[in-house]
Amino acid sequence: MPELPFTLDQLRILKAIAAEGSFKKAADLLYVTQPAVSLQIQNLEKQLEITIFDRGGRKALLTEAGRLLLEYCERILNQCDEACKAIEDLNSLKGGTLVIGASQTTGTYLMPRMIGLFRQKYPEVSVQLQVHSTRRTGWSVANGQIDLAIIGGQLPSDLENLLQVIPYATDELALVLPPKHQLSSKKELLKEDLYKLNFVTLDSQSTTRKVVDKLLKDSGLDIQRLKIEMELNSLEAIKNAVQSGLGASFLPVVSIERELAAGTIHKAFVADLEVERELKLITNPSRYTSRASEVFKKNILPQFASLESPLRQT
Amino acid sequence: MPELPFTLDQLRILKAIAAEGSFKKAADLLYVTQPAVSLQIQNLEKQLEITIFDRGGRKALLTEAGRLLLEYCERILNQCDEACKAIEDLNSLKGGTLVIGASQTTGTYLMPRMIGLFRQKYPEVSVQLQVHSTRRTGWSVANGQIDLAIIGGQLPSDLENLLQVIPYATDELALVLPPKHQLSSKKELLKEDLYKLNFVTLDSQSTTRKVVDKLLKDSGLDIQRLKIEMELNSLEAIKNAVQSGLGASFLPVVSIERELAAGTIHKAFVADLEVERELKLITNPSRYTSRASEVFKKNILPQFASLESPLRQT
DNA sequence: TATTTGAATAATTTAAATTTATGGATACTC
DNA sequence: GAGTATCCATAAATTTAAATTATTCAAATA
Repeated sequence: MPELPFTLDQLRILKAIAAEGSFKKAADLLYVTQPAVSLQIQNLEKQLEITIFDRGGRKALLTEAGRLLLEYCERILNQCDEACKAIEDLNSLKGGTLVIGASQTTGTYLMPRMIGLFRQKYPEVSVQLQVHSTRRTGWSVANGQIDLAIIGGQLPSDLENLLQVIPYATDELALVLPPKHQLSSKKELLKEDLYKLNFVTLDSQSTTRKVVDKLLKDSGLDIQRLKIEMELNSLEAIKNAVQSGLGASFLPVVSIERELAAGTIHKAFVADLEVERELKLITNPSRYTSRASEVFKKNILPQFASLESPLRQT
Repeated sequence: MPELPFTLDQLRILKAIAAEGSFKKAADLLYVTQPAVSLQIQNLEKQLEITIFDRGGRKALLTEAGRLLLEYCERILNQCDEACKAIEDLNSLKGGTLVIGASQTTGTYLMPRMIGLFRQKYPEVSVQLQVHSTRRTGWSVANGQIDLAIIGGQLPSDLENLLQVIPYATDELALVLPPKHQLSSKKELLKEDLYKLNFVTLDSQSTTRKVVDKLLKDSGLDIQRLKIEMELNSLEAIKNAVQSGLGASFLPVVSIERELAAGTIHKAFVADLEVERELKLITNPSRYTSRASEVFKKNILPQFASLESPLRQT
């Protein structure tokens, strides 16, 4: 690693003298005394073993070596200015990238709206959304590839300690039926009724599926007895299957708002059964938090948070 | 003029840490202690109001802002290295430009050989030859547009004091005749014979012409009585005219070496008449002397200098 | 010749960066 | 899981570098 034969200050002085044609004027311009300028140029000349200025006459004139150096000097100083500008933009949220993680459901139905709101406020910050499994999302947050994420499932316990996990909203997993289904007309179903249904579910790897299974089991149901017509790996596919009358399913309400409004899917109520999961914001407290990430957490998320969420208070 | 928010040293440290992934290793690499590195990065972070490294885990990782800054950092440091290399090349005569001035005659017949020799030794230094009148050449040397020059005429007296003038060779201005001319057969002419000749001369502005006129006058000749057939502004044209039998002329021997060898021009001797002028090297002592200029003066010129020249001793 | 202007120099002061020494946090070892 | 090593942060002291004031020198202007 080579020693640096000059400093940025020296280059700045060089440039000023070249522009003003005088050591004294350069000194005034830079708000220092004339000897300071003289000494710095002398150091520069000594270190590079060149003569930079002809100081004979009325004004200081560049030598060939001086002109050569000045060229580089201007380029270098321009780069410095650019760097400052870029950093400033980053600080004032006029640049940079926010990387957000999400699981399938939130990534598909919730994040687009949040990101839309964020970009409306900070159009110059670009946002990257990474949709992965809860597990992988957690790891990405842990090692800094993702600034913040929203997950709906359970983190591995090692990650849970490492990361900051803030519940910020609940997501109801509604029992949905085809509108023409015979049970759709009933005001309220009983738990027993569930055993009569044919289910179209997410595949068993999926976070949402695991959550649903766990919640049903917790509420006393024997999930082995539930009839599973088919397993699909896409919520959209399941929605289509339900709409086509192929069976029932538990789906996040956020994913079926449109269909409920249009009446193409029926949401049923089951007595004594509340299938709800917490959506949680996860961040890495031991890592640098970008301004963009901060702002997202403080200003954007609360608008989507439920009343009990700690985020509401901020 | 804006303050500089960072120093090259800080950038160098930043780069080293990014490369090594550790403050300590970077410190070792740069031959400083670890706190020095830490403090400089802290200063940098404070001044730019950003966090550059995540120092949580095993190794220091760049944040987004850090990566952004590093990009500029590398560009800036590369430019610095390049600047150093360019300056070094200039110092070691592996680059740069030598600007040489000359009058018509020396520029045409002498300089090409000198420059050839110089470029043979220093092929990476480019040479620029500027052929102008003695007067203009002198001014160019005075204000630094030309590094050094060779002139054959008299400088204006104000310039003569300002510049360093070193005679380095004599240039004989020979009387030349067409080979078939009746006087070409005579071994030696008398001054009187000159009045019988028809002259083809340079135009009266030319330095060489003025020198010839002055020298002839000084040796007692009445230049009004000399018959001037025509005035041309090019030595080559005059040579052609003489070869074609149109008349006689006084020409610098350096310009007719080839023709004398070929016998297409006859050089005559005139009793009691020596038409010689001094060729002088002029430089500007109050200005920076480039390495290339130095070398040209010390190593190249003496090889073309006559025995009495002060340059022979160097 | 006297005066002014710009740059170099010397001595002092001021500021900044480096070092030594130390403490705390985290990861690796047995 | 205590011990140890590693790495970074911090504090105080030292050293180094840079800026200022004051002065001299040289060149240019009047």
